Amino acid sequence: MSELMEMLIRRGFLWQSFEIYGGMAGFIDYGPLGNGLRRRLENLWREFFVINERAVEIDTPTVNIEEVFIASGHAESFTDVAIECQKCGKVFRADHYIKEKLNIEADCTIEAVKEIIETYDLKCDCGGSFGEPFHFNLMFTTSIGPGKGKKGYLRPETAQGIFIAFRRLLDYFRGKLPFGVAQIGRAYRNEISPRQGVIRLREFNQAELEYFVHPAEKTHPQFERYANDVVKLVDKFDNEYEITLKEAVDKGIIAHELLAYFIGKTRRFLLKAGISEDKLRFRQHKDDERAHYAVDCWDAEALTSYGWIEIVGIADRTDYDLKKHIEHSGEDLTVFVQFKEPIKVKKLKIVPDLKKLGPVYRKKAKAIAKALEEFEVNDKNIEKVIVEVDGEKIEVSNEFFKVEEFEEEIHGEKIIPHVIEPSFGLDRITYTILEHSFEKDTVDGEERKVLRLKRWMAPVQVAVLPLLSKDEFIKVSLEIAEMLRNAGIYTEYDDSGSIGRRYRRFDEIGTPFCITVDHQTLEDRTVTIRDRDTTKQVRVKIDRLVDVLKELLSSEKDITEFGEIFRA
RNA sequence: GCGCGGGUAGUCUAGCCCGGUAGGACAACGCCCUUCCGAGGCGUUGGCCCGGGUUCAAAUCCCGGCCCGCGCACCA
Repeated sequence: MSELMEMLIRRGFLWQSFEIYGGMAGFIDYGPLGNGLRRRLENLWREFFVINERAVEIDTPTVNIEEVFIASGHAESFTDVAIECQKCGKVFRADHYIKEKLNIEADCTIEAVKEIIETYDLKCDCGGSFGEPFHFNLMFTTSIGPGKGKKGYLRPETAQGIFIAFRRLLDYFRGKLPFGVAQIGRAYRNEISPRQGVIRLREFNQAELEYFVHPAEKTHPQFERYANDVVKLVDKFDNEYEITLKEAVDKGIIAHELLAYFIGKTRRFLLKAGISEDKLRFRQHKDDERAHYAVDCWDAEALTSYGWIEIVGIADRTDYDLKKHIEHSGEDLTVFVQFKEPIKVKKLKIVPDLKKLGPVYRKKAKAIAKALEEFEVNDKNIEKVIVEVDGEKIEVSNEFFKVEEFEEEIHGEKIIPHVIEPSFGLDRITYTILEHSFEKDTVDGEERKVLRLKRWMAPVQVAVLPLLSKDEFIKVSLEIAEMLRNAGIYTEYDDSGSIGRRYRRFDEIGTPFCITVDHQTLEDRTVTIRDRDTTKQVRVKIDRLVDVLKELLSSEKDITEFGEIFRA
């Protein structure tokens, strides 16, 4: 086990779930500190991707009905039976392989596949035989309601909940594009063999933004903010670049401004959260790597002890999902987009003459008249029209109608918006922050472990420590701790062991500041603030403490700005 | 899912080959000491992954499972 993992477990950041029953791969518990860190990450994400956009956050069920994933295409991509060659180890989708080799449409069940393999003595190309067929169904199934119930799935991504509710969300935004809808929540994938510790989980936390735009307007009004940011890019041909986002768009490396905007924003977010810039890059998915719904996708990748790992996916999902849900639900999920100027179109239209139609066609006259009105004509002098009424084709000659020219105003069109989706793996980002922050250095000739979290990310922000565990120091320390907590600062108090030992404890969990109550405190109501990274201390008045700490915690200012250096 | 190697206090580890009282270090907790960076003293808590088998006796040998690491495969 790595030294970091050992610390994370020992100090209560995270550990494996179900430990007392032997554990289960692919699940972790967040302990007090890990949970605190992830919550801070979520709040920072909200600042960037909800508050700072024309966007809202919603929350939809993790249990979904089957229809959702039949429409989205996940059911098809997830419920396959696979077979593995015992000799060469190749894995195939059983139904595809059987179709290809035997031209049989096989049922996608383990029993059916097994029977076919045995009956036809199906072998791998290499000559090896296949082992037991198995599911590689990456969605967890469940049943809803009593008895056999209705088939349900645990969602493999949070996004679908947003697409399903699109009509309501569009109304919320009063029908106007662009807008974003975010969701932070759990998603589930029944991985075949989750490994790599916390990197591949069966239950994980996603933060996703679905940003809906007009298909012809993949731009963003705030793009200028990031246009000159230099980013590390690896395109799908493995070309590497270090260029500004503006240049990347101009040169066509990134397909459009909106993708570039979210790449830029994602980068700023990750840096603010504590990912190291030199261990961050954006890599474009290769053509065979993209999910079934995406036309283009850029991953933010972080360099960790597991190599480069995907921590964010930024995909152009186009209108794929909405189109699919329109198709399967029959609901209208389009957006009416008004033109700036209404377009005037000259149009020919049939005007039926009911006085003549009535006596001839009797009861059918009304239906015929309606059909005539809807008939598209392009010849003013048309002689006859064939309309269909109740399945009967009726020829109507031009004595029963007139063709007139109308000028029609078209005010807009119905479009299916495209969606750009930045999708964040919160567990992986949390872990990467921990790896990128964990360091060892030397203080007074002794090695120490220190977690250099960004101050605003630290789960424990301040520790209040009496220099000696004597009543008069303890009393003041507890008062200060209470004062800080009342001010909304996450504060811990610790009086056990020597002062140096306690500094080390808080260094290890990334607490940026320690407040020490010493002899001088008792004389003049001042305390020292000790900085985690430099171990420098300044002395400030207790009255000023809350303000000073708040300013320090929200910035990267040096503590020496706030008082005299006590110990260099 | 396959192959190889592992699983001993909170953490790291000795013992396993060759069956017979499970030992250490660090951490944690309490008391003492202590005027700023893992000081010291005394004391305390806590362990053989789970199930089955062999045996008078299993951490140790055998079988099965679970978990961890590595390689292959998988990761829309």
